Amino acid sequence: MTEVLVVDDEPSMLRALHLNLTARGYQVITAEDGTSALNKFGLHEPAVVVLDLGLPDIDGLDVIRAIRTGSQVPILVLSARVGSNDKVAALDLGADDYVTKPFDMNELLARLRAATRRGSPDAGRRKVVAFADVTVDLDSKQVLVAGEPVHLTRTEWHLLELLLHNPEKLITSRQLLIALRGQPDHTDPSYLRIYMAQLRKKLEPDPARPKHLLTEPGMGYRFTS
Amino acid sequence: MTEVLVVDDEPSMLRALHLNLTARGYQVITAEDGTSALNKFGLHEPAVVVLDLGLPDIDGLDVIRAIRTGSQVPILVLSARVGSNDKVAALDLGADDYVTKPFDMNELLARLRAATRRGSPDAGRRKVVAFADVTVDLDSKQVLVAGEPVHLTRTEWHLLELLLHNPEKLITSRQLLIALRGQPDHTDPSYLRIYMAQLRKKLEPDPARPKHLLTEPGMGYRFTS
DNA sequence: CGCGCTCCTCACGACTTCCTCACGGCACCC
DNA sequence: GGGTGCCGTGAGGAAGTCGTGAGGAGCGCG
Repeated sequence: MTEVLVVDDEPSMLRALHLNLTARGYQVITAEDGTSALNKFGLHEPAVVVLDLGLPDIDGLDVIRAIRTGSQVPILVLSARVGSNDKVAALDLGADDYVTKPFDMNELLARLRAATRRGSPDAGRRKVVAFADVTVDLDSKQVLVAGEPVHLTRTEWHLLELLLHNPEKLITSRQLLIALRGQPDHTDPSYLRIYMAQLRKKLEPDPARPKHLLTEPGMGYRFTS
Repeated sequence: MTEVLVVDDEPSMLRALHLNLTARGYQVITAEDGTSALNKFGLHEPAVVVLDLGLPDIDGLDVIRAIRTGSQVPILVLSARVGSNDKVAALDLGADDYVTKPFDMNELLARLRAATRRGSPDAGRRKVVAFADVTVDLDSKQVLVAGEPVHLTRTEWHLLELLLHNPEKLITSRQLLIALRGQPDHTDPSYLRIYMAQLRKKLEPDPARPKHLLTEPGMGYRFTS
């Protein structure tokens, strides 16, 4: 049973897709804006995402970026924008396919099959990251510190996952906020600091002088092993 | 150097693709019919295939079938047939994408990038600029001087990024000020000088005699490696 | 209905960064 | 030679950012 997340702000389109996809045996999760899309993505971890670019709250390209910072899930973009600029931008940000509205439903389903077919082969490999006396199993979502299992809350885990998926790479506060909450601005920037502090308290040997979960002042955060 | 096999029976189309692909750094192999396409595929083992469906000898769908029996190479189908039946057939036979003629070259190139990106798992295209004993990773936003990481503030990084994105090119103070602050005028021009000085202090071997972060008196600044 | 857990906001020092100002050097021109 | 821009450098206050502790609101669960 393949789970697919469908994101579109038009209810009629959402209904049409829901109907056709469930008829083909997919399990469908729907979202009408970027915030709930990212939320539901984090909760369900679907096998494929169908994403309309024209969302009311967040730019669709930012949604792609947010998903891609933490996942390789196939993304099929659905858009009314026919210009090649949008296509190139979306594809280069990590989208796997780009279909312009109006579209043929059979074609869309075929493209969806093509996208999921690719994603499946490497689903079985096990990713484990280790640093200091910490071991993180990204598959089973388990964290061991000095051999002892440590419990992380959902948000803590989500944040850690984002950082670990991009080792040595700086992730801006904006990216993190979009991925965690969907809202890039209007949010108290101290939000991130609390969770970084909690992660460090649980994972770093000396939380006051972090060696792996680093702050880049004015820029964002970076994980390094 | 990525090898790409381009199959099309129209010489003009073949030439156009050859031209654009070599310009982007691909190594191009061409074929004008299905037989030689399969021959050359077996010989060269390209990293990606661009395939026109309308071939003189073999049906394009059969070419896909033949390739797929022995390889998972990404296949991008190029076709004048716009009907959804052909698309569905090609995609379900194992094609990775389907573009209808006429097409936008930039879109095709982006789809090609998307297709190849999937094939090589960690295809993190790292953009790295190096000069003197400095290494700048534009993707992960990291700067190394003599192997040691150096911390840049947000504005310093922003300025460096602008210069590095336009190597050997003069950028006017006005452009830089707009990019950094949004206010082209009303600003003390010494503002820029402070940050250039700090960048040079951190990156140039002899900050007093810069060799890479150059001043063009009365005009602006220029980066040269 | 109470309890525990998690999410999220607020408030406060400590620190970093931004930005302005003032001064000295250099090149060019009259 | 003196004047005039323009550039580089140092210093310092204003403003923003980070880390941390405390605590209320929402939610699932027994």
